[in-house]
Amino acid sequence: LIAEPRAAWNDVVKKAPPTTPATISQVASHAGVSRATVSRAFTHPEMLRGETVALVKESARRLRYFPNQIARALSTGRHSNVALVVPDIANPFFPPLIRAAQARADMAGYCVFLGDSNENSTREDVLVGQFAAQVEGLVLVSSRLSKERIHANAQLRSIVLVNRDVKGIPRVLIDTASGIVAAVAHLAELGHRRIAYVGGPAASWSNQQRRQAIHQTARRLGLEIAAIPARLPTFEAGMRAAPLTVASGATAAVAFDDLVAQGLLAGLAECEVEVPRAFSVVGCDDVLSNTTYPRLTTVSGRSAEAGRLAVELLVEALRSRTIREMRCVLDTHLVVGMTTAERKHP
Amino acid sequence: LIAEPRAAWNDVVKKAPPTTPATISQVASHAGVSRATVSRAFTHPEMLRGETVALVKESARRLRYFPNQIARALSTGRHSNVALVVPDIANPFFPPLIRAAQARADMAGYCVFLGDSNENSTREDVLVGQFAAQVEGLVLVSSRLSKERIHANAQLRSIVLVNRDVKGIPRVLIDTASGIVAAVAHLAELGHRRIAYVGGPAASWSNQQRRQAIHQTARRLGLEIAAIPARLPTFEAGMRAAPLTVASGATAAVAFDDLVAQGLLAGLAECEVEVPRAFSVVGCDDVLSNTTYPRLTTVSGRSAEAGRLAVELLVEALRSRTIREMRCVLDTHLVVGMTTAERKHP
DNA sequence: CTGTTAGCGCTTTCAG
DNA sequence: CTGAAAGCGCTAACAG
Repeated sequence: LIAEPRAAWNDVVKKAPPTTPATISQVASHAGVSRATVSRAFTHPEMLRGETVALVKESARRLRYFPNQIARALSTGRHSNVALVVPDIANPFFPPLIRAAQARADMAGYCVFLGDSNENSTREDVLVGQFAAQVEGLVLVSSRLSKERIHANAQLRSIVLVNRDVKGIPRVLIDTASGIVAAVAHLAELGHRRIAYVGGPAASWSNQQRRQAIHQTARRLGLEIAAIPARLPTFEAGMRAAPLTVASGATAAVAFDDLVAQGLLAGLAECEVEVPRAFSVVGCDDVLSNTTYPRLTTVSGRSAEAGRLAVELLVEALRSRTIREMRCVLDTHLVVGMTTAERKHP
Repeated sequence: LIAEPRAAWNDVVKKAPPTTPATISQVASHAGVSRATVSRAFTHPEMLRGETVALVKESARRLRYFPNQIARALSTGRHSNVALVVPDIANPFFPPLIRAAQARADMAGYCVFLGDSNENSTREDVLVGQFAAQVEGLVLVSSRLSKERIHANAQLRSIVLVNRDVKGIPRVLIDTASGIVAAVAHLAELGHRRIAYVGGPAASWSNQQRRQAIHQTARRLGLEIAAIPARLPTFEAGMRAAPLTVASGATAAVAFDDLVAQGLLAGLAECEVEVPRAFSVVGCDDVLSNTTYPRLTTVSGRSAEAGRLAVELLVEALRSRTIREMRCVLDTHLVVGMTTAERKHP
């Protein structure tokens, strides 16, 4: 996939590998105390006399000692590691989510493993299995796993889902339907009577949710909908959908997500269709407003919040050692940008 | 930072927490063999009679047993975990790198911890310290750490750097200078005589590299350079830099990266400066070509390759238990898009 | 306040 | 081929 690097290698010196870290015993004997005391100096210093702590810490510093987390974990049964699995790190929907999740985990003292399933359920299952052996809990985002596999894994480790609605598993769902409804209403108000929906992956929970919201709202408002499948949620796919979209007779389009919308914009530009003068476009997820111009009219994202919240639920589940039937819905709203305008009446 | 989630909670049932995983002893007694045999069945099945392996595996399956990686790690001293630390997961330069690094690590049987330093060296140092206690090695991308801290950490764990040039530490560098040189030459050819450099973080190795390349090339070609600092590499910063850039008298600009370039484009549009008719813009890293229109003229990215390569070097260092003085340079080239054009002579 | 004593769950010689 | 035994480095009662 990735081209061979045309690289320049300057291979000069060989050095020794990193030194073996000092152990608790070495520090103990160096400081002239027991190993338990050294342990306490690091985990419960309040149990020790201040001088003792200082003595131990000084020895530790000189020996470059720091507690081996693995050994600690084996002993305590806790290691404060969690895993986050996403279908595609590079899809712009996920980085803000990952970032927020990581930040929240960090705040609670957890380190996070990151896994990329590459949109593949088999791979995801392997990843989850691998992680299960070394984390306390995991967050699965837009999981492609079957309900059964999710339940099976949840039996072993605490699991929180994002954008996947499985009963019995704590989950946080971004309800883009609410924003999509607003988007369609917005277009109706602008005078558009026929709207294209440039859809995403058929199997995706999000796509089904959005498609349904659009059709229902259109029916309610007496609008016509032209369905244009884009299959993959990519810029490319959106771009290819442009001619069909124009041909559909619609004067506005709602795209599966911002990536598709942006592609659509590019495609429309190539068809010499001016946006928003001659055609209006609405995206979804608001993941590109910080990188594109003109600002896309889109549905608010909240992916960062979803990530943060998911970790919060996970941490709480770990803390309380209970799993609640919990379904946390984040609603969305329309963010009006510069790609929608009144329908031009010829 | 993140608004409170307006969430709907449906808190219904409480359940038992995930069950405690089975241990090797339970499997051993269930299968009527010793713990050593169970261990071997999983790690060295070739040492056992086929039937014995099958027997053990069957017991394991029924007891839902799988080896505890923590215990295994403590025993063997190896756990095949590495860490990847970046300044900002959400900066579009990093996700492809993270993704490639993760994939490569996975291929070598390593799990990866992800850390986000939030562009902050203190935070980075804490993160690295935390990870150092539980990984075999780390990849630091665009590290904000001082040379001294990097060396100190490298003494403890194998470290590979990306886009940071510290002697003695294996590093992979994306040589954007080569692409930048081509960009400036390209602008010169188009007739531009005064070019603005909208720079990034002062402490960043990449920024220094790009700044220098621009100045040298400009001098060589007899062009003038106007330095406009954007400080943070963000869309916002680029946008704010637009008025200054116009005021500088330049007819073209090279931005620190695509994000800044895209912000600059937005800012220019608001100043009613038409691109590329009245002003040319060049980005760097080629991270937005799949999401924006019109296509930005930019310098090719190779961040995914850098990530993959860095992990490769790390894995190799871990395998061979040696650290080589290694400096791996990936060169770049100019990708001409639609944001550069001939200078309009009034 | 500090030392002693057991393990945590697994791997790995070393014997049979 | 399989079992017994000795830890890996640390924490956590339990005594003093």
